[in-house]
Amino acid sequence: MADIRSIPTLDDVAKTAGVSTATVSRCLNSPDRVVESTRQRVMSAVEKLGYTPNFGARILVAKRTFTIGAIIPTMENAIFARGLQAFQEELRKKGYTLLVASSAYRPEMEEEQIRTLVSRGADGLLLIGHDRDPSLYEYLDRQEVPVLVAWTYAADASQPSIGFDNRASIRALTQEVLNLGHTQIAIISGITKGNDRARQRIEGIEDALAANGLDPKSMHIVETSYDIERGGQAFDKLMSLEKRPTAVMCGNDVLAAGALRCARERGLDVPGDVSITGFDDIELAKVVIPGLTTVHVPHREMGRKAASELVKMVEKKSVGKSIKLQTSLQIRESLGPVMPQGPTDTGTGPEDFREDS
Amino acid sequence: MADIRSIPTLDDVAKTAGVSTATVSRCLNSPDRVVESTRQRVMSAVEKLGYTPNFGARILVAKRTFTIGAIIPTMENAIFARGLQAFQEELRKKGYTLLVASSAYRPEMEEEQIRTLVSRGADGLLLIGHDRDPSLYEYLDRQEVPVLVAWTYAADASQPSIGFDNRASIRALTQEVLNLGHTQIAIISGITKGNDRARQRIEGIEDALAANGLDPKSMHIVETSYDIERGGQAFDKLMSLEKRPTAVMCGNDVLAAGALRCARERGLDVPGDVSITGFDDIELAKVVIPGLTTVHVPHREMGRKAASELVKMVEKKSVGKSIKLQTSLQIRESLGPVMPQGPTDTGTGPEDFREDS
DNA sequence: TGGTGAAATGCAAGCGCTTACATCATAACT
DNA sequence: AGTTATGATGTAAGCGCTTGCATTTCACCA
Repeated sequence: MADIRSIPTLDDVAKTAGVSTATVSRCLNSPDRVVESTRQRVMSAVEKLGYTPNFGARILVAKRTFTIGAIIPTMENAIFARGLQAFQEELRKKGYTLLVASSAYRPEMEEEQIRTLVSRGADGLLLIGHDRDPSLYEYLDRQEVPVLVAWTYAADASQPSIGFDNRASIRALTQEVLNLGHTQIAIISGITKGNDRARQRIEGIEDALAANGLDPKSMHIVETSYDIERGGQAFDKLMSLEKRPTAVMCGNDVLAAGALRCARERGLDVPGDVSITGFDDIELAKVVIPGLTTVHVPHREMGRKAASELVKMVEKKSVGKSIKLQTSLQIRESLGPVMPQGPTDTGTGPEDFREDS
Repeated sequence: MADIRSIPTLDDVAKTAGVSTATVSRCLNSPDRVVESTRQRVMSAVEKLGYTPNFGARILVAKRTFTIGAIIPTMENAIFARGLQAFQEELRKKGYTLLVASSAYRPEMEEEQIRTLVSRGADGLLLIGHDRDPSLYEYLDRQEVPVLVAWTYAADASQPSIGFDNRASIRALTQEVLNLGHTQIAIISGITKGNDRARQRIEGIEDALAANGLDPKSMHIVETSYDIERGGQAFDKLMSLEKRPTAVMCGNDVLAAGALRCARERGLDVPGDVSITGFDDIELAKVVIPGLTTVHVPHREMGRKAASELVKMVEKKSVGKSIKLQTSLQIRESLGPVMPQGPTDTGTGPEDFREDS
């Protein structure tokens, strides 16, 4: 009996209970394979010693860690935080724990994080978006780590994904904007490099324009990082153009909130002078004045379903199917009809200018 | 040479490089103990085979997982998300990975999560607030898992903590409110059970009242969960009182944002009819109209410093010192002087009534 | 050229657990 | 009562890695 205070092992429990280690192990892992009386003896020994199985030893044998890794761009954006929260809750229900890392939207950083989580023994990985060096997928494949891509949906991609159709969603919103008479539309987009969602959102807007006989290339696009301040700056830039857009569609709600604030600072009425739209429908969209017209995305549902699908993949109950979620338009006050007498000048041929800042 | 595609082990690398496993291990862990030529041979074998050390085996021996656990109430509140983000970034720099769980503000859930993370081999734990069953601390002590408490500062507590003085911070804010002539103050607090921060914030307000010769017990306190909707409902309740408060101080910015929205819906002018304050200074506080007067908390700094202190503790370079951070008042438009002709009636003796819903 | 010490490498013993297989006890048959 | 199934428990072989100690190598010196 080692009385020197130290972490007890299976062996200690076995000794105090007067059984073999195998029996203790069975008590813990498949209690029905052990008879009631011994089980009680063992359990009270466990209790008495305050025994907790050694994780390393367990996974060394089990070849599983019951740990799932998630790498998201940042927890600071409410959409990821919320999705991750739901993801974690669902994981917990299934007996898994969440390992988290963030990439700050930087591909090299993400790659490093992927390798770290894999070497940490993650049984499966949740990644955001498809855009990624193919060699990374090969690596993951070799390591036999299942991957689920979230926040986007692409049935034809090599990896299973769960999410929504970014392109179609914003196209629907754009149609709404166009129906209100807007023809001068500008975009404040997130950085598109390594971000398929951002690109798809731009494409969706272009789709709508084309479908309505407008030149998709006529839009002014400002690319900036997802940040309230940056959104404001981008908006300011757009409003300083000679030909002001009558509607500014933003890549997400955070950018839109920045735009809204800037509009207010410039004394511009929204939607009187200019309409503003967002994407995501986070809390911010409801709190802001005027309320933000945006695309509602079921983040919680996505997190939850991502967890169950990924766990299924890890447990080989699924080879990974792609799941498409529905989005819906959330029309609020920030979108209104175009005002003919607005500050917009009447130029008909907006320049073909795309800025990649 | 096992050509059957499977995850390579140290042994495989040793064989292909023609050395012993010990040498390979040394190449990976202390490269300077191996001569250049063999190291190259080994490294190219590692490369060729795509070898990644087995996590379980490594930690079984090392008795360390280089993993830190954090249990926070929820990632949905931006303050935790932001702090956690900084925490994770700093951890990564030091070679640690973050294991995350959330308790949804529920003590039993938190306890379960603590045990889970410990059994998952977390080398150290970040917990929010001190309020916790002492047996849990004993357990952690027995398991030899260092714990750092965050989001609060208490030099005299049994556990080291990093954070700010909730009580003094809000007391300063309250003084500001009192200076503007308010005497009828109400509080919308978070649930205080198991939440020392929430309690301290109430106490801080009471301190200020007492210091200014007002009866601390005169305040109407509504307790509700941290949620925009709930904040609105609580505010609504307060505004329906016969003796309306002229200032409503909220436990955090989320509650305050709800209050603000409700005020708007009721057609109440803020701060003309009623002043509203928050706590945390999250993004929301800047975006809302009118801008929210609140207490600025350095969440990122807290996350960062928590990470370095906790790592020090894990590496036994510190026994855990408490760190106090400074907060500052962030005065914005939602706080204004009390208007004598406001809707507040002139009753002088507010009822001694405290509600714990 | 033989001797020496330091540096490089190999050997092998675990780390704490799970599990296939062997053994033993018990209850249920003929 | 003797023989079997059947279930409960024990034995011991790893899982893949690190590391103390033993052995080998080699540069350097007398």
